[in-house]
Amino acid sequence: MELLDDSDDFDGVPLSRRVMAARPMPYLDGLNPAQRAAVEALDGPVLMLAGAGTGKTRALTTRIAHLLTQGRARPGQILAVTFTNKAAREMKERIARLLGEAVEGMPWLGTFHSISVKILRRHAELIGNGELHLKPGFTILDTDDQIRLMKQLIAAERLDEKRWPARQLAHLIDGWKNRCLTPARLPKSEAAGFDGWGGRLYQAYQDRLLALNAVDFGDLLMHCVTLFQAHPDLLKDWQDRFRYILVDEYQDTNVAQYMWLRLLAQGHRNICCVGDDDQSIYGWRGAEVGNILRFETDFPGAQVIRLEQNYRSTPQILAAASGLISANAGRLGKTLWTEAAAGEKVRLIGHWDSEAEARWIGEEIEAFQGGHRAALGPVGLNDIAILVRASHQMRAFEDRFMSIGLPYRVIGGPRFYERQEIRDAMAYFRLVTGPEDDLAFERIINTPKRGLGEKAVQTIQAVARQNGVSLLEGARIVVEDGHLGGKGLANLRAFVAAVGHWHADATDSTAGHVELAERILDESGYTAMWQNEKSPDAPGRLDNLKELVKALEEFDNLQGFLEHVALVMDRDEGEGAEQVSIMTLHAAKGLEFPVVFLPGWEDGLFPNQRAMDENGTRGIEEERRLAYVGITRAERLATISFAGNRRLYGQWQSSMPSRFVDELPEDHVEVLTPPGLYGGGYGAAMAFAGANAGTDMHDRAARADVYNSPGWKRMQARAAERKPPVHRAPVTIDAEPAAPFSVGDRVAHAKFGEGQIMGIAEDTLTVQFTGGFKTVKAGYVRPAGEDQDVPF
DNA sequence: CCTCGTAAGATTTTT
DNA sequence: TCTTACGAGG
Repeated sequence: MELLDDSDDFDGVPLSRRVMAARPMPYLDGLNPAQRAAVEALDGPVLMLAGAGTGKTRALTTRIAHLLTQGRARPGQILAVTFTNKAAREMKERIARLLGEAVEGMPWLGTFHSISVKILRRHAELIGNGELHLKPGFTILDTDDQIRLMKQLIAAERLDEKRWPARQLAHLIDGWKNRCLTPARLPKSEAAGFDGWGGRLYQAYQDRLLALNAVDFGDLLMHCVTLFQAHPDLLKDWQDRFRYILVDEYQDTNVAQYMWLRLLAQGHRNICCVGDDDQSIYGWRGAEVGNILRFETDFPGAQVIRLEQNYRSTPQILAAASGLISANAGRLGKTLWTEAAAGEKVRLIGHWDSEAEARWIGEEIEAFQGGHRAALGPVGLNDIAILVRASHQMRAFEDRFMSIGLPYRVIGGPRFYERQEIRDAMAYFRLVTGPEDDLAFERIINTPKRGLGEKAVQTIQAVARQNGVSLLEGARIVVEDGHLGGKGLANLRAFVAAVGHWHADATDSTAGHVELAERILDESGYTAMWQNEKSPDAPGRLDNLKELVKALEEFDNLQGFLEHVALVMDRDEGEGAEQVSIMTLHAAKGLEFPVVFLPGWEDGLFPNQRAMDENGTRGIEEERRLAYVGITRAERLATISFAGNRRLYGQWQSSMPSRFVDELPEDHVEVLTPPGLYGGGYGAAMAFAGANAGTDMHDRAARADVYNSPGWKRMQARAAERKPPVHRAPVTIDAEPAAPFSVGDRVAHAKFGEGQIMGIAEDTLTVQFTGGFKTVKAGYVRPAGEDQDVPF
């Protein structure tokens, strides 16, 4: 159906709608009653509480198909928001499938950010501070650019970067933007942060962005909201356009997104939010579970539809997950159920250390490969996922799998477009298409090395500022006036000239942009830079550059590519060969696997110590939801494990099993005995049974008792035997010991306070301070208790 | 201006 | 353990 994508008019409704309504609706077949209700409740506010694996996406996409088929809206009149590009892509595909390939468009199905960009580009001029305003071609900065910019501002204010780290400030500002707090709206108390610099730097940052004709991620949402608030007429247009609004993963919305949605939905109130409060795991990023908990108050008369029938997991897995999550307070409450046949219990196993854990999981996977697990049926590597809390856990698995030759893939690692070489190349493209892009200029002016260091850049900046022009233009002036010394000047002249040529070619539409891109990288010496680089990852970087150039083929010109890429920072994770998937729990949300391993269930790691320290009970509850997400990824078999010792920052640390382990309902859990543990894996079994037998499930002392059991002690002792001490002092012959300390001494440090020496290597001490392990030079500490000045 | 060595930092999760 | 920031020397 050749429907107009983006047309605002909607003439001739009644007749066409009747015709449309008469069309068959095969897509409704096979929906359960709740899903069907969610699909058919088209008008007014609807909250779809969709538990894990209950067919949420199906309901959502069917609803859209229904809206279209019923003639309630044209594709361009439906606003459907997701959080990730992946989710948006998937929804588009599924809608197309439902409607038989016929739908063109759905131009307003996308992430909050991508839709916001579209809106902002149309009204860029309205965003400004009186003197300056955005232009439609604004660039979108990512985190890296943000920090870079912030550093400049901090330096400009002659502040000490040590005391005001750019990262932290950028993070702070992000937080404000997530809450839609412009500098003007910032409460005094918050602006006063960072010794009063917080608010000031925020303002400076925003001004600078405007001058650069740039926005950051947070701005996309915030600018939209302020735009709507300041221009009611304009808001009205957008409200009228979007007759129906659908929101995926509503539990992850932050304040800015919430305001954005409310503004747009205010008119017709046809808003359908889908979410699961139990899967809210992005609180640290500003998401407010409150948004979903409050929905019925926000939208009086809202229908609440619960999807509770689970199509993914066995009853055992569901029971384990439900039991765990029930420890959280303030839930909307759902009861997942399934018609699936009983399966295996959730398995639980403890290990000596993280290496043993990785070894065991590797062996399990190999056993699956052997194909013998009657109840489970055949299990391929693609069916298996290892879900970790923190990315550093991945390493143990990568090492192990590498050595036994088990194919694996890491999902959600460093993203393609965040790699250094890609960002450099893109900076070249940016500068060529937009010579005003000062950030791009700064990034590449001396990459590869052109003898144009800090001093040269400062000269250029000064000249540019004096003349009120861009850095590139400033550079041109510098070249003409010969403001710069010998070699640098020649290089700068060549650079300016080259950019000029490329720019001319980029504007000339007859020239192929792919070839141009290649030429830019070659002629600038950028490719050569990596070719000459000896490091082992240089070839990979060159490959990435090739891939980048190849990606250009799908676009008409560099400009189009850059606009697209600013927001779509992900890349398809190659399916294909049989591989075990390794990813973080966050990355796993929305995915499912027949077999799931959940390693690292230790207090401090999971639940994460920082989450607990910074957010207390709220933090723990979010961690618990993360655990819930993890377990519910599994279709047929979930295996939870923990290790008594784990390597962290190269240090061995011992830890307790996670409190979440104790919260699992015992009836649905099977405690395994790790092979190779003599004494019958006593410790591991006890860890679970012992704690559960305790009267108080949360009594950490009861768990600690497990560690006093003979079995566990022997395990610990043996583990310790196998490992050398953390740091062994080097044997020094004929020389004074480099440090006048020995392991076990208590020492004091000017910054870190008092601590105990855990290891010595030459004059480098590893000290356990109250704040954690640090490595410090012996010269910076003194024996605890002595009142003696330390050089500082 | 560049390169190298040393010191300290970090480790949750990301559109 | 690995990465980054800074200072000294070339």
